[in-house]
Amino acid sequence: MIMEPLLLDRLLQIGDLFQKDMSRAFEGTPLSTARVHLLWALQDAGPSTQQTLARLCGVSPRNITGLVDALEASGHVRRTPHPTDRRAVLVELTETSTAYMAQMRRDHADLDAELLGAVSPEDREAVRRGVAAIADRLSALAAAEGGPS
Amino acid sequence: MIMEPLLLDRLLQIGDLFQKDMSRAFEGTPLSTARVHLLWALQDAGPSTQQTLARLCGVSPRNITGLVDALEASGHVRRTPHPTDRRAVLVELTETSTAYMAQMRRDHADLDAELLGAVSPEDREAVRRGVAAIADRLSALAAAEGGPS
DNA sequence: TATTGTTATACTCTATAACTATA
DNA sequence: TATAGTTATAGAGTATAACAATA
Repeated sequence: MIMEPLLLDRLLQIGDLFQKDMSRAFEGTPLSTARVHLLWALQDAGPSTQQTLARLCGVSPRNITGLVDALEASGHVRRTPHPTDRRAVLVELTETSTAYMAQMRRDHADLDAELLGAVSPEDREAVRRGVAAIADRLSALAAAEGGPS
Repeated sequence: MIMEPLLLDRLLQIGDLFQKDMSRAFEGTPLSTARVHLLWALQDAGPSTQQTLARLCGVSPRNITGLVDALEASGHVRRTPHPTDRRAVLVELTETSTAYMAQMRRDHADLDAELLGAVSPEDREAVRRGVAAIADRLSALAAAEGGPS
């Protein structure tokens, strides 16, 4: 009797594959998943203080200092003075990485289409609904156990 | 006009939530996702050499040395001499962590049921099929680009 | 007094390369 | 000569705590 993998196992596998894929895509570049996560947050939020980025990325402010240092050195972001608060800096994407992130967004959409294409047409809406429901449930479980951070 | 999140975004979100959930579950213990990954491999494969574990976990042999060192110190695994090859060691679960992993397997199944419960009954089979198809497609893409490692 | 970012320190995960003992 | 595991070294990501400048 063959054990079919659980739905959970498949979801974990998908998570692993995404991670490996990203690591592979960034090797030989100054980027990494953590750094791209920060760039992605900047693309969504626009110029932000490091405190804000720490919240958006879910890491410590100290960690943001290191990530921004690296991204500044590689020319992906720029630190500019905050217009009204002289303690703070605003971090923003450079022109180069604005274009880079726009391309990444397109690739992202392409991959979405590719994955959806792997699902038979009559299952697609159910998969959309189901995966969204699972994400919401998991999110609720995390909030319940971990406290509403 | 509201932008609905892509299926891909939902899957990425699920991956993140799993990671945060595990990190939270292991904080304050000597365990971590990398260490539990190794324990999980041992539960599936039985006593194994470190070379084998390196392949199963997808990390370098050197890395396994460190993980096994930590897990041995915390009493989760044991190094025993290989019966026929005096260069090699066999790593095996201790009694304590055999029980611990059995419990984790039950929790795993419970979570699977919980997540499936979040999906409406008429969507469940489609979601199972669809997620499996996505995992397979992603796996094929990784193999095509990354070379058949 | 509280907040922003940095310096100081430390731990985990990861890798490659050189070395030892065995095959 | 090739393989199993370790020592040596290095770098990224993460954290907390103490400190400076500013609010």
